[in-house]
Amino acid sequence: MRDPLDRSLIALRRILRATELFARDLAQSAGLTPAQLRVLQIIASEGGSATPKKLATQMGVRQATVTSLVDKLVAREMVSRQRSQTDGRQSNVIILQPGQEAVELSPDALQQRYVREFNALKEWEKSQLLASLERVASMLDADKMEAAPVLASDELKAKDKPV
Amino acid sequence: MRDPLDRSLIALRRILRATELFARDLAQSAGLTPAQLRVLQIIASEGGSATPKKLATQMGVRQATVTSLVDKLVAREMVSRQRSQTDGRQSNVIILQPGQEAVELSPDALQQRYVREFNALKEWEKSQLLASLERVASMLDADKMEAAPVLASDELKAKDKPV
DNA sequence: AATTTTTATTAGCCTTGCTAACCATAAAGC
DNA sequence: GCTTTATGGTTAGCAAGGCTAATAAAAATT
Repeated sequence: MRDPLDRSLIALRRILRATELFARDLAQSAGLTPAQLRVLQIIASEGGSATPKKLATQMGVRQATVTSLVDKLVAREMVSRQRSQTDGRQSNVIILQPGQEAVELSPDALQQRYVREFNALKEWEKSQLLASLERVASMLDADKMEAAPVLASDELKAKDKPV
Repeated sequence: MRDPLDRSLIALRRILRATELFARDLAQSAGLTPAQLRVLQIIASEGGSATPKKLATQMGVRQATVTSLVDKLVAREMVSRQRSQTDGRQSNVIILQPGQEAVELSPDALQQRYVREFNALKEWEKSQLLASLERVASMLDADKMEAAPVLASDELKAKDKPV
């Protein structure tokens, strides 16, 4: 039996690898790229519309990047832009029917499997797993970061740049 | 208190994000892009040289991708190509002095912290953590398990450890 | 009223990754 | 032997995601 440290490192790599591959699969199967889907998901979770600013913040990405993502979604008519009435600088990105459907149909396979299997665990197993994950997380990320409970690895690509 | 499922997903994302950000910082401080550093690390871990084929397999990318990465490393004289004597089709990518230094200088901060903290745990804690990580890994990568890419830049430490 | 800040966009660049086409060389079959 | 096929690598060209810098327009400050 290998030493536990090595094995834990290997397990970590497997986790990283799985999420990366998942993002790629998703890109193909949904006809959307991970980043585009993420945009749609955020808009949907915000109730149907969001500003580029909001999207950029939420995704941890520059506004310019959001602009280009939204451009592509607009081209596919999954979303439309509408100038804000109350603040002329802002615009609202509104999700359209096809976009809404894409979100609902998005085969969140990896997360779903995780969710299903997690839920199938016994209570004490859940607690233990949670405790372990949180421990590892705190071992790895010294500084606090707020994260949404969405296992979308495209967000990882978001460079964390000083603004 | 949030429900354990959400919290576990958040913890997972923290892990993923921390790793990604770390890889970035590391590459930046070494003056290399993450992918380039990964190439160097693999070569180093293979004893100083590796074929593009090998690199592609290890990284889980296409050979063409490796070619372009190696091109850049060659341009910076961190690496050189040498046709194989025994098989005229193959070439060996050989790490040069500057490349070796880059690998050695790259601050393996995350890995080190993880290793240190892991080792500081009590034995039963190590076991529990390991069990949890392996469980999560298998929850995530159930069906895809061939490639062993270097995602966390830990290839150096985890020398020739097949995943 | 003038200045500064905020929001969004444009333009141009880089990196990672892909596929398809193309050389060589090696191996297998007749 | 010679032909065919398989393998390893490269080239060329493309898409996606990110970035910065510059710009425009509206809002907020002074």
